[in-house]
Amino acid sequence: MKPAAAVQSLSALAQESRLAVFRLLVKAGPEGVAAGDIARKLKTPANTMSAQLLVLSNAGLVRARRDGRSILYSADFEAMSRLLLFITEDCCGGNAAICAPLVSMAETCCPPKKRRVS
Amino acid sequence: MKPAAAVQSLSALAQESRLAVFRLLVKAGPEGVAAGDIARKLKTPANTMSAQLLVLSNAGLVRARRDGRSILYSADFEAMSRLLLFITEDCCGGNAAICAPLVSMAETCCPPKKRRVS
DNA sequence: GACTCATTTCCATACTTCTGGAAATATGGA
DNA sequence: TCCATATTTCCAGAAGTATGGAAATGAGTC
Repeated sequence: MKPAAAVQSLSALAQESRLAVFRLLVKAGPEGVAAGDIARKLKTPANTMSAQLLVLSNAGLVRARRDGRSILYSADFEAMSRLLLFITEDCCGGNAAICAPLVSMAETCCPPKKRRVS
Repeated sequence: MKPAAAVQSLSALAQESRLAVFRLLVKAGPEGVAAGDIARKLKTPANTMSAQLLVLSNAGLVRARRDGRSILYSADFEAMSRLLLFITEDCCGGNAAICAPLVSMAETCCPPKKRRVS
């Protein structure tokens, strides 16, 4: 990932209502949510929301697909993890204790089931 | 973590040179790097860099401590992971396959050693 | 085609952030 | 005290972002 792309993604998330949109989509999962539903849920005019969704979309954090009259937006989980990885790159420098909180993050997110042991 | 705090952190990172500073500090580890060294490394005037460091510091992403004439800045790893956790909250909705990339992120960062199995 | 609903595009205003020159402050050493 | 080094504060012009009204586009239904 290039720094400029990371900055674009971070800028997209660096705004209260866009961050709320993204988190909503993260929770909603791969099916996605219609633009209008998002706007209603966040009490934002449709055109303003459309602009926000465009920003997230240009940043590659969300995807859009048409479904009848609606347009469904969904989070791009891979893009999200590429971004997080870029930010935290080489965070340990060999000392795993430093970033233990990150590991617990992953575990909170996905409780270890199929994890491999060493 | 409150949304406003997350937005402040993301805004702090949403700029090319501040993101570079933060990643540099993440790599540098807990000892930190002097403000002037950061400025030289990133070819930025000292006063501009000072403003950037203030933004990161206000966002809680870095800490500053004086050491003689220098001020050493270091990444706050816990703050970083709180932020990542907030962004990705409830990302799986029960389906761990969705956020597998996040798990591999944690593993890239900290190869599994003391992990618990289920 | 005529109508309705869903979403986007256009545009202008208000607001915020970025940047670095100059000057101020803080620390340590002679 | 005087000096050099390290960093910050003040300031202001340039650039970028946010917001929503009005109009336009696109899709389904009759």
